[in-house]
Amino acid sequence: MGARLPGIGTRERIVAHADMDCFYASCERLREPALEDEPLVVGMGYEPGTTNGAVATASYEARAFGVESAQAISEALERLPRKREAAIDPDLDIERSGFYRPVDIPFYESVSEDVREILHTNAAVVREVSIDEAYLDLTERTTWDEVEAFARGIKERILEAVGVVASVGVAPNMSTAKIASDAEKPDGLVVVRPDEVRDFLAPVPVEDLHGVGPVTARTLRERGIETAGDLASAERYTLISEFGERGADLYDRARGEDDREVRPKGRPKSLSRESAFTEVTADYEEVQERVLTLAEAVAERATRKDALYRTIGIKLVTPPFDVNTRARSLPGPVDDPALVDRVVRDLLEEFEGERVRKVGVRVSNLEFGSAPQSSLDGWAGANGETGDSTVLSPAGDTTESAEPSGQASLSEFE
DNA sequence: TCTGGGGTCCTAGGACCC
DNA sequence: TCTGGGGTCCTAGGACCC
Repeated sequence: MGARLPGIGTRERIVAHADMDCFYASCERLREPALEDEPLVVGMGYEPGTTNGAVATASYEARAFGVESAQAISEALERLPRKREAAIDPDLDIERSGFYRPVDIPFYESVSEDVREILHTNAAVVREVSIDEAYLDLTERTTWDEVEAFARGIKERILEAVGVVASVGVAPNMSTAKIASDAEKPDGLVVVRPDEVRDFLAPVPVEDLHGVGPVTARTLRERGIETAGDLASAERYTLISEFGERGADLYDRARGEDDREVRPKGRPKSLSRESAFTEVTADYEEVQERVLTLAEAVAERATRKDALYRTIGIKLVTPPFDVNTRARSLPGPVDDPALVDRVVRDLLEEFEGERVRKVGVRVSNLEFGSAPQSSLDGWAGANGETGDSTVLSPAGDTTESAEPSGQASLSEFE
């Protein structure tokens, strides 16, 4: 709106961050109440009876046995065997066993949808961060004196109507609210008033800050910076020279300064699919087949979402865990599954004979709605008919024997 | 402990243009 | 023929988040 001074209008904001407690596990318990109070592990890429996959969510009961998120299922099973196997194996203790279930995202989405409805009726603006997490702008709905009761009301409605438990943090800005929601999990409710922000943040370990991962945490600790309080009293310009733009954000957020507005999420920037092989393979046919299947799935999703893409890319993970990406941009946005197939095929050639652990396909540079695509159709089609493999060069030029009609439509993008 | 899947943002370097 | 500086676009990789 008008030219407000920085700080004014941000000072008064009341922001909440709502975060469902071990959401996938809670969803599984909704449809299988017998899992209540039991150690429960929800695995990605897990199939019942196997040891494949990784832990997506572990219930608090399972965490007590050392099961953690992102752990290999094989390792989780060592710490917490399956109940069924513990029941027949005399060497195992049935009291130290649990239940394993594969992830079922569509079901969790439907639960998430119910939670969202409640959030939207209670806040003017909601930003959904992920399936189990959202920011709410409550400024117009409540006051600092009443916000605790207000937030408790939201938690209660979610529990009653949906049956899952949310932790909620309230603060004058997004970054502090996020830390507040985490502070007393599970079933937490923490309100940090404007004059309490600095004291609240001071003891928070750096790795608990949003945007600080293992790499940054290690570097910070080497510099003797262990808490948000340490960050807040560091030199801003030193942090910038060490960490770039992120250094400035880190410093500001550690001081409780964050003037981002709560905004709805908007359109995605890219769409991708990836998939890991059960074991590393050097079989190019197998790799190619998997990549092309993913390419088809990504193109199909783009079409369904009404998205046009201008960049098509692949990702190959080779042992031990090297990530290789290749991408090619087109002269204009398209929705063209056949073109995705050909570009992906082309990008992949470089890796023939490589040992591969995991592959992925991504489209990016997205545009939505009725972007001009028609004149590219002829161009892509013309190339397809020539059947040559040198389809596109990086700058989006056609190479070699592009047909005159193709050139003509291409030129519209130059 | 040998690592699942879907994303975002930032940075560095090269190509190319004026 | 060699030389400046600025801007934009693109690719590849890294770090991070849930």
